[in-house]
Amino acid sequence: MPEFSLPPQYDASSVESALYQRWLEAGVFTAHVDSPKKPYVIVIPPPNVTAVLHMGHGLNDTLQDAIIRFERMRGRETLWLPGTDHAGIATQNVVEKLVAAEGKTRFDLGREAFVQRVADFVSQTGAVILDQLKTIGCSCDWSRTRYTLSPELSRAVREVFVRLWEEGLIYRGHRVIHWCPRCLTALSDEEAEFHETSGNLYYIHYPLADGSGQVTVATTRPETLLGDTAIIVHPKDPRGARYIGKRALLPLTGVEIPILADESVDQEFGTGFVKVTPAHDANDFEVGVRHHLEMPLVMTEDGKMGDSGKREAGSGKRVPPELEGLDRFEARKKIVKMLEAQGLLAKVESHQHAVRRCYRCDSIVEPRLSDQWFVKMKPLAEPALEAFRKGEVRFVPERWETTYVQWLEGIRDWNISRQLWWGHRIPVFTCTKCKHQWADRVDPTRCPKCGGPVTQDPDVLDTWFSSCLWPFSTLGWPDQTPDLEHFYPGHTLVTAPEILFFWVARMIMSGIHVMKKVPFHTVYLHGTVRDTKHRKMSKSLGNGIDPLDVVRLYGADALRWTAIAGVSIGSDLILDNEDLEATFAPGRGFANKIWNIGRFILSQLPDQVIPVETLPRSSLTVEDRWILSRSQTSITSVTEKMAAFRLDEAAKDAYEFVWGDLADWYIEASKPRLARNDATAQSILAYCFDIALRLLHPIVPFITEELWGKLPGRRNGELLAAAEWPAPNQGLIDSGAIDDPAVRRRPVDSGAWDDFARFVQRVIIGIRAIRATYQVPSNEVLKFDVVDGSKLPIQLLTNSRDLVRRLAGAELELGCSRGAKNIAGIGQTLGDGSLVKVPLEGKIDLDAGCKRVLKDMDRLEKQLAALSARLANQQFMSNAPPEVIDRERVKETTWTAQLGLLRQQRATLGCA
RNA sequence: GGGCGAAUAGCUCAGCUGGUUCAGAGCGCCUGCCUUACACGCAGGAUGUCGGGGGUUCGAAUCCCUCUUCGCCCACCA
Repeated sequence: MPEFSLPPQYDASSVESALYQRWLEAGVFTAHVDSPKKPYVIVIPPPNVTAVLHMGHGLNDTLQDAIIRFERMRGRETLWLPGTDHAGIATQNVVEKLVAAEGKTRFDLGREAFVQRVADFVSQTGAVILDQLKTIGCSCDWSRTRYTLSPELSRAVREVFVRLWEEGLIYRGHRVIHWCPRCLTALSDEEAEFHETSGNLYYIHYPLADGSGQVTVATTRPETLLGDTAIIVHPKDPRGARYIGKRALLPLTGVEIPILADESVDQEFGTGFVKVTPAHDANDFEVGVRHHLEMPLVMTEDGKMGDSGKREAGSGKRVPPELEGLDRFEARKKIVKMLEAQGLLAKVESHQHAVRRCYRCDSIVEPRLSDQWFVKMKPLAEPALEAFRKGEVRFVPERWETTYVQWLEGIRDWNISRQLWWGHRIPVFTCTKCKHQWADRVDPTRCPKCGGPVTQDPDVLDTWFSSCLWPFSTLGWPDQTPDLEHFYPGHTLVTAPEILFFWVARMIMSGIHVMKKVPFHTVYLHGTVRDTKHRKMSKSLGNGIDPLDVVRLYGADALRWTAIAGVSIGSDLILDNEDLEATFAPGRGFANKIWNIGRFILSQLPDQVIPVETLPRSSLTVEDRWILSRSQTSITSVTEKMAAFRLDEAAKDAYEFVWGDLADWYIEASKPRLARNDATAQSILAYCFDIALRLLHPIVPFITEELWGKLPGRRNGELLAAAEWPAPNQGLIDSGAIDDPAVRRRPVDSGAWDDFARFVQRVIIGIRAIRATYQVPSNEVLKFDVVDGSKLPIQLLTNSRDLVRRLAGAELELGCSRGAKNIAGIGQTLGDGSLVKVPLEGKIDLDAGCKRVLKDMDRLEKQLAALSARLANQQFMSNAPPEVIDRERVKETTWTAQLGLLRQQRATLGCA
């Protein structure tokens, strides 16, 4: 048999890429619209075109792959749709840096050349990450790879934009938005992230215009005072009464501003007087609107002090020459100094507050008055809330549901225009002659109203505008393609909670609005990958682990094992970047274990084995029936847990079955029978290993595929990736047992579980412990006796005589303990009151034995005392359910017997 | 300021709807084994007042309250 030539150590790197190639060639990942199977669809969270595979993807995509492989094996027509996101602002930043390295800016190149430059860059880097996904085994349908900026998807983006425009849901808003002075673009609320920052609160005197005194305001941003157009105070604030209606002089410039009453002031904070800068603060803007204030901009787009009326009407010069062109933070320092010099700085307090930063470049965002395109969100959010309330979409884990609901309930209009060049150009056109403005599906050559020349809006759309159409734009929408027909709506979305608002909620809204259906019914939100200090893994922190390194050193299955088994649902995945061995060796070890189990089994099996369900019951040994029983309960539990997205538990159950039960017990037990070519043992071994490989395949696809193809009857090129998920074998189970929740955790197959686990396994484990404790040489065969119980264990142990001799090195010999001097007992009773006694004359390490006996006695006495107290408790007896009381009674009996045995041992050993 | 999550063995974590899988797993540690599938292994073993304090209950790691410590999300106190 060629299997003998398999090396004892599994070398993942030598087989993985070939296996992946076989999957591709067999087309098992390709979804078919004409399939009679029910579809199951996952769309990938499209990685940015600039991204390379990192651990976050490792986790995200492994989870998706496990789910999709499971569903594929379960008989669904699975589509895992891959693709990339053009990532407007992020990609533009990357290329701008490249251009900067040449000493240029994008403005030097000009829009067209720069966009071409980015497109060239993307054509080189864009597909890299998708290729990397193959190294970790992702079973994506590569024939359907999509890209958010492709012509097809761009058409979908434009169609949605125009529809929203026609529905009146897109409007031009004049207000204070978040402006990134480095990226030179507006940002949405979500893109301007809060960061706790320690800053100062500056108290500044504003002299009254009539010279009758001064008012003092508190601000964290003194540089904005140049743009102040009012001071407000709460109408009920007694401190303000005598100032309301007066006018104050703006320090440094002497501009006169009114002091007004406004209820938005929090009287508890600061001085009660608030400076109002309508063009550089969202609240102040509201105040400005209420009081019809002027709204001068006092900073340029790149965050320098300067009168800037490019997009907005200002009100004359506000910035004094000595501050002109100064960076806003330099200006802050200088202004503070100037105020101090003039005696207008009352005091400075340190102050903790949240500052918004650009999510792409980390610059402090500048609130700035400007004109932007907005989407009215309320009409979109309502149906999304409704869909959730009707149960059309659910979140796993459930706790994200409130987050989702609260965000939608408090939703604000979405600023979708970006002053960038890389992205979908906003299809809004303006006639330069008659000023008619409209959105168009095709580029117009002239104004439809007056025939005049037209210009297109220079801005591009927020990159998330296209991302949120992903579940249907990727399927061919707006055309009614067969794909769209068949694969929309999808089923599960797997992503990180960080983009719940950016992406998930917006996909739900757009799906409902455009397609009239929620794009997926389950949102699985997994955790974040962090290091042992619980810091997010990131390139900038240098605490990352490169998944490609892990694949190279430990294999893709090891990476996947850690990502799946190492973390429970929705919690963070903590990885030790300084100890890769501790982090990934368990997965490699497991793959190696499977490999060697396979190596052994393959060396034992003939070309054909008997189907297990045709084996006559009477020919089965107790361990046969036990492992078959275990195989059935494993199928049930792994299936249930996979279906419930408890992938970690599913993985551990399958692990326990193949390693803990099949390898450690069944294989060891059946070696003598296999040596005699026992067809029953061969059949059972083949069956159980086949089940194990199938159950494990979604988690560790490579090693399982590699071995499955070598099993008898599978050597015809069939692929496990396309094989069926195991179902309970009706020929093996007691009818109804597997479906009855009441016995779900109970053994099937006539109590074989109990028979083997409680009597045979327990005796073997017990005798092994005795051998170790008393240092009995390994070549010495012990005798043991079973007393005080029913006939059952004696019968079972008699039947399993060879097994016990092999695995425990002991022979059952009834009556051998009678009159024996030194007797050890196994640490447990067998559940029916039986005690196992092992005579040890002349073989005893007395000290070790006594230590052991005394320790066991101590533990047992304490447990027994607590138990007796419970049974003596009147309230326990009357309140506890009868089966609990029964169990406690049985415990009391067996423990008492056990304690008796220990006392006997103590006496015969002569322990102190 | 609101909301959420976490705190269990040296480390990373399981323990679902309160009572034999209830104190667990993997790694690490100790002891003995190269028992021809596997030393990336086998067998045995040590280690925990289940964050503190209250409460509910016959019974709590598990439910409730509270405190402490971490983490995350949201939020227009300048």
